[in-house]
Amino acid sequence: MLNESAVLEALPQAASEAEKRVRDRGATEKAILRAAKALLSEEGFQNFGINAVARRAGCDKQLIYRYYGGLNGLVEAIGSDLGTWVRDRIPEDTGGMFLLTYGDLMERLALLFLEALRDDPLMRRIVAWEVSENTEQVRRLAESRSKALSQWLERMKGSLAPPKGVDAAAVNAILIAAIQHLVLSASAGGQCAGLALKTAKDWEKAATALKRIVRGVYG
Amino acid sequence: MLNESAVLEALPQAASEAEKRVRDRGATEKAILRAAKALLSEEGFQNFGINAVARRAGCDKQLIYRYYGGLNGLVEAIGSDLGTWVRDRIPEDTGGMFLLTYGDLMERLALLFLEALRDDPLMRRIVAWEVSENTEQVRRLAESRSKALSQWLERMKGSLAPPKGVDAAAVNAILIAAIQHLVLSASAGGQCAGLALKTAKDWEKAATALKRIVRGVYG
DNA sequence: TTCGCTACTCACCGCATAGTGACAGGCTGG
DNA sequence: CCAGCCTGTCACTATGCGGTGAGTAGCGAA
Repeated sequence: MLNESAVLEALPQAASEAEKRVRDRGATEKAILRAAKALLSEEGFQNFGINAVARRAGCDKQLIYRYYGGLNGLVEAIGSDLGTWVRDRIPEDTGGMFLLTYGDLMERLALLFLEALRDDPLMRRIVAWEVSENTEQVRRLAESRSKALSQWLERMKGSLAPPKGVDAAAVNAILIAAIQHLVLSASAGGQCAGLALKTAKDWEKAATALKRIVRGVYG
Repeated sequence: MLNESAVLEALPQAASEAEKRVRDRGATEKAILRAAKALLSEEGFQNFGINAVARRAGCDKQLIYRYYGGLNGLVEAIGSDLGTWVRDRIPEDTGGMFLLTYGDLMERLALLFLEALRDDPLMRRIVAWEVSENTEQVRRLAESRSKALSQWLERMKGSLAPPKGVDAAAVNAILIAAIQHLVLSASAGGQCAGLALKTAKDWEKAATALKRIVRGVYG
């Protein structure tokens, strides 16, 4: 008995979230959500499971079942936060530029999106998840993200209209696809299709090429 | 005892590869490799493991350790085949077209690559794997693929040169990224960034937009 | 036939996972 | 005070995984 308690006391805080949380359901729920996000950001969806989240949150997995109804509910909760992502991560102003044409706008948006994605590991993991699995979980996640993104695009567009004769929806989807894959690929292996993407200089090159592409279609 | 044998006989072939393989190491090796590829194509890398491959191949997992030195070796064997992928899946001729400019060429190559990727589930899974994990396994796989792809590009390029002042390497990397993500996204959820990618008509739209983008940069 | 090599199978280990049921401790209202 | 609810913990099952050591079955040569 003495041994047991001694061992327990000697153990380091079991998990980063542990702290001495008192009986506070709200706080615990938040801790779980934060742990889930952090875990997903850092480890990816491979090792994302009830046990891992519980460990990270420093609580029993039973609580995840109770409060979120299992992993699905937890993922859904993560998805709910996605709507605010764009608002939080992407500046709404024009950076002091005058965006006179649709081309101006899309160039700026493309670069903003690129930056935001590069800076947000959680978002990257979710995008990677989206193209790797096709479960209900992921589908819902993808939808949240897609909706938030398109709302942002719509909001920023204002009254600017794309050039006639260009299928802007399709072109923009391709641009977004390019950006997402570029960032994912860089994040995973430091390069994409032979193009190094590590240093700031590498990224400048990529950004320049991206601008050129946008200008090519939209003028 | 009687029960046992009866049950065994009543069971369907445990795995699709089973057949009545006689003691033939070469054949078994091939069966394992085929099983691995099929499994990866159909299930993705999530459930790709020693046990699953062995089940699918209808043999004991021990043989995978013996013949390939474990999963790593097996994946490497899959990677070795990747060099021939481009040769096998992408037509080398110009489809009766005259490719006079770099723009002509890249438009054609982009569409060829898009088609080839859409038609090859294994390749899609590997690309998805590449952006989702960063293990030695995947890195080697990615390198094989990248090398094969760049060799193909080089070979097809011939003497055509990109327009001055354009960083073709960067632009092409972005184009490839776009194509890959487009196909992956479609394969996973039937759409990409809000653009539906299910019917042939959907894909025509995407192809048209892609052509427009290529023409925009390369003329 | 018997020996020996090789292809192959089986049974097991340790360790993870998801999920569940029972229980303990604190707070609150009666 | 005590009863009951709520928060949190623990122990346990069932299942899967990767990995290994030992044993079996067929085939060819002496």
